[in-house]
Amino acid sequence: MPYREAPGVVIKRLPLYLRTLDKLEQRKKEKVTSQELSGETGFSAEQVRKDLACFGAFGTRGYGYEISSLKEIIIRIIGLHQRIRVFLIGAGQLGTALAKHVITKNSYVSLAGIFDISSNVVGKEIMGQQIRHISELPHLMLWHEVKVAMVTVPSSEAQEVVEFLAGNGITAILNFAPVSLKVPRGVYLQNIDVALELQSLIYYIFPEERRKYQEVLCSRV
Amino acid sequence: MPYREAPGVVIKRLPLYLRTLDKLEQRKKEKVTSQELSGETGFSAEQVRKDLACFGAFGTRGYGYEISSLKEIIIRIIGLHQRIRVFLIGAGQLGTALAKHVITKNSYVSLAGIFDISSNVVGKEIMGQQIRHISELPHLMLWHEVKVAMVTVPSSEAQEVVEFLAGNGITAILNFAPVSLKVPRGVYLQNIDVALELQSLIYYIFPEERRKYQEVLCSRV
DNA sequence: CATTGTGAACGGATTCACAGCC
DNA sequence: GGCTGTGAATCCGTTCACAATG
Repeated sequence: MPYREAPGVVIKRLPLYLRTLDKLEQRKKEKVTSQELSGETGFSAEQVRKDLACFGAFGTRGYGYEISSLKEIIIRIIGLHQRIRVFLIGAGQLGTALAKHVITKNSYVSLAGIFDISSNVVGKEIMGQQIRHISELPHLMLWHEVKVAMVTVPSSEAQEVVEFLAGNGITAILNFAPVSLKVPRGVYLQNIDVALELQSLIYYIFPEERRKYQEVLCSRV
Repeated sequence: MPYREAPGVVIKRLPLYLRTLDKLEQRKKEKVTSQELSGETGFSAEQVRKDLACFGAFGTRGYGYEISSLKEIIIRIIGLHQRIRVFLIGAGQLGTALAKHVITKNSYVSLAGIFDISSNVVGKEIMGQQIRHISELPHLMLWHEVKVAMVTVPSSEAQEVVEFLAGNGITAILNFAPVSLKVPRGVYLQNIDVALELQSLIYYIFPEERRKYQEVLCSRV
């Protein structure tokens, strides 16, 4: 099979396959079919097979996939075989909650440092980690070889913060501030914007009325 | 122009257009071009125009779009003209933080109730709202005509909770528990799964090594 | 003449259908 | 027989190019 860069949509689905395999393994299952993975994830069985086929042929015809080996392969593809260490920037309520929520045994990531700028919180502890002033970040980053950061600072400071992170060698950023940020080439930015998600949900709750309004709009033209 | 159901990807972009228009309006701007919207949002100018064209022709050729009227139209399309009231289910740390984070003056939504099951938190106050026991939800829901809920309960309880919500007339759910949930037809479910987002980010931080591993996998076949 | 609105071209992702294999 | 792997067909979203127009 020829090597081809896997499309982004496939990459976004891999972690869910991994989680599903983890779950099945905990139930002492040893094999799984694309059909079952389909049921657990909501993606179609063909899609499951096509996704996995991006990286090679891991299944056995007439049988399915060996859970433990498929799991190991996905872990390697994503890059989770070395335990990933992330920084949290912004130790407010949201940051604290997310840190506790995300850093669990099955998340394959650990928290390498928590940073803030406010003297109100610097020095306090979260999950056994001292909150440090952001100026300490550069040397800790080199020390721990951290490449990933979650950003939960106020919107007004987010741009400045991501530039600082990028300048210091962070290459992947998960941003929760509700603003559009610019990052230099080579830095991968992903936004999680709860307000936007919530708003787009609203669209679906009044289908009839919305449809009527849209028909009015369109007929005006 | 004929009426056609707008694709989901367009709907997901509308809230960002809205936020951008809000921002421009605060800067006392009165008109905007697709070019400018492109710069602010990161989407291409053609895409901005195509997206808006799903609903009608709102611009003026050679000029651009009137900000205030375009804003009103997008608000109407999404359905944000009636102030949307949402419930928060799960008053743990994450729920509390999200409530404060999301419910801001510009988010077009307000918090209609906070529910939990634990007697440790029921009765306490968040943002001026008493946390209520979940059994009180049905009559408050009818009273306030709430259709939307944010779910921040532990994974183990999430399925039960969404079934309860769906059974009581909630039609849109924003779920933060890291599990795949089943909802009845007619209920719109959106997941925000921070752990999965974080994991898919990891894929992009070691491009060289990953590429090598993928080549090995593919050549094995 | 700047900018919108839109059919046509393109590209990428999903689904289909079935060949290949255990 | 059952399930994977995959080329072909289809669908859908984005980009292109330009006609339309205030």
